[in-house]
Amino acid sequence: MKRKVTLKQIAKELDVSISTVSKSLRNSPEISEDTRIKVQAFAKLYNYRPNNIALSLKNRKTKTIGIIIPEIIHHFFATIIGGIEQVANENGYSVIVCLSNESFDKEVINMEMLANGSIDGFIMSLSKETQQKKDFHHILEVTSQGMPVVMFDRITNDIFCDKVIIDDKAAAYEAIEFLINKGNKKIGLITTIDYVSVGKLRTEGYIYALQQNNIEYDEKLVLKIEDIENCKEQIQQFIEQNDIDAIFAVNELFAVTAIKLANQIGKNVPNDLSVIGFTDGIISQYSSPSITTVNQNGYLMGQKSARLLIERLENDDEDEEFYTTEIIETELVERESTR
Amino acid sequence: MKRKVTLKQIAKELDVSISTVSKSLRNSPEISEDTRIKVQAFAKLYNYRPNNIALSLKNRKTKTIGIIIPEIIHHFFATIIGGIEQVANENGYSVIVCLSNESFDKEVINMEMLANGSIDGFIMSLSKETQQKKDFHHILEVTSQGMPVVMFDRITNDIFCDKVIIDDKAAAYEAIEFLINKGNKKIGLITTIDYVSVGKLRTEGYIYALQQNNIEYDEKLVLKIEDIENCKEQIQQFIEQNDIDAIFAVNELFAVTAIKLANQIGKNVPNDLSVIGFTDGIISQYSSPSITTVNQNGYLMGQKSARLLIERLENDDEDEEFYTTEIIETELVERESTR
DNA sequence: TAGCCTTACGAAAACGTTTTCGTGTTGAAA
DNA sequence: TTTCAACACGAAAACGTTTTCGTAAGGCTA
Repeated sequence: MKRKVTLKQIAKELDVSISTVSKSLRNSPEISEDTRIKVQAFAKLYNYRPNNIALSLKNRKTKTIGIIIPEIIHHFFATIIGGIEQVANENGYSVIVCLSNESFDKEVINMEMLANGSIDGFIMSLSKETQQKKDFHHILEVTSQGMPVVMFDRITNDIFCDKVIIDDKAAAYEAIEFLINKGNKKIGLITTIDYVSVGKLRTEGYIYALQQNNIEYDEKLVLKIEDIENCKEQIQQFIEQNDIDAIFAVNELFAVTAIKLANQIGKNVPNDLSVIGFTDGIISQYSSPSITTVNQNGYLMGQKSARLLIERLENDDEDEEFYTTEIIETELVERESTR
Repeated sequence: MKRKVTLKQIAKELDVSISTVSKSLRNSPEISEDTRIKVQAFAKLYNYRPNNIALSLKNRKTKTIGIIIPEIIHHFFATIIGGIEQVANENGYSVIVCLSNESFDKEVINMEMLANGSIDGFIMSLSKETQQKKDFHHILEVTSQGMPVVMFDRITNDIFCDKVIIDDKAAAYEAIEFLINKGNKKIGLITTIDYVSVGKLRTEGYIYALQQNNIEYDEKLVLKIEDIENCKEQIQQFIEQNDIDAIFAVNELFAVTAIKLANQIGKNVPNDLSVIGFTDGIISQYSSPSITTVNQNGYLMGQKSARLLIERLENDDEDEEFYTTEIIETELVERESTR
């Protein structure tokens, strides 16, 4: 159980000063070749590595990025982390991950915990509860201390910072247009309640697409789901009671559930009912039939977010107070659930 | 852009010493009530929070756990992180996540990066490449420095540390017995190549179950897949060329792929062919038919790992060199892919 | 009044670095 | 022989804490 060796120990062992050791290891020209080689050899032998914490304290930067997301057991967010981690690692950063579990309080606690020196900046996506409460004081506090924040996907316009999103409205519009072009007339929408920003935007896209194609908007064809756990009954009723020929669901889960329930009541997908989902996750790829869906490209989103943050961290001189909002391209992935 | 306030600044502002401020905030009886209240009020006003990095340096502990896993875009590992994070947070720890992407080199680099003071201990699952190379020097180095490591799922017996696993062999055995009891005779196995520890163990369970039930082991009924990306052709051939009535797949992906391909060549699951998978992930739950599978209980596994690690971190006095291996119970979740 | 115990605070070390500046020694130039 | 630059190294500060120890002031007792 040999503890990690420090500069001080090397210095003592070699009977030189700490400064000399430090300088030798960093190849300072101040040090004679003899001493330099001697120190370096010794350091290598004992496998010396500078202590990260000490460096962080001295440099006042940790080379660590804090990520706060609502869930991790969710393909989209897992992909995001993947993208962030890749770029972070490439630039010598680590990532520290906190989950809010969609809870405002946990989001606040986690942010405060990390904001006290543990990280250099945040990448985050708001919890449902935070979006509902519209309380962003914890984020404001962080940014006003000069710590950069990048928000992605579930964002708010109340905070000034860099943002990475997709054009939810346009993506939904595109999906609906696709359905209309395929000859579908009565298109149902399964969405979330309005305070989830992305759900709201996708709903807007749905409505706008109908308008543009002179299809009357019928609010009976819109199902807003609050409790994601018990959505089955609602969706089943929805399918049974409305004579629809297509469904646009704002996430994978609603889509796959709708397909399963449709099958149960004797409606074949895609022949009797076309279904388009949102988020190209595992479910869309592997369910039968596989699901036509809007691909959000989470990996790219994570990468972009990380790049934005790191860029801001590394040149904190200029461009202050000038924030960008990146839009990630989406694409419609056509599979078996539409015809 | 007000920077975070420090003890020193408070001390200066209030014209007392740093020690006095520190003691006041920690309610030391050494300090008079007057000063204590004055300092606390001031600290609250300026929203003082102790700097984590400084604390870490002083206490020589970071209250941070390092997680190293092969992938994150994998329901099982995402669930594990969820479990770890929950227990960690409950105990005042943060988690820092690194992905090896199944690469030995990245695993080594990540471990070295974190081992230099950034974290108090590791929770990890080996990359495929590491298991293949059987090179564990990077882990040995960490443990020999006295830093605790907990390994889960993909472990090795070459390293002495706490471990959390399921009984892969027994779980596979149970699955095969289930199939046999349902009257299946020719049971195929779709597995990975042998160096993946869990794949090997599950294969052993398969063979043992056959033995115990007096069914002859036929190696033609075992398909070992190397390249997970291009497994389709192999699986299709396998199903076509062997007249099997059931399949046991060592992961979800193989299971769902087998079902899809079986359907394509006119075999109905479960009527013509029963399929059991491993890992109760999103795919098993939402594919049609939903898949009977062995549930590994990743969340519990993550929790256990975190508890084990934290326990070791908090009482480093006794029990040294006495490592435990926890076995997490698995359960067969019966769904639509078997009858 | 001398001595002593509280009270209330400050100085300083320690954690492990990096970096600035100061300084003793050497050799060469004048 | 004196002067000065170059060389090679060490001391110390700084990052932000906590904690041990020292000490001045004041009050009390004898």
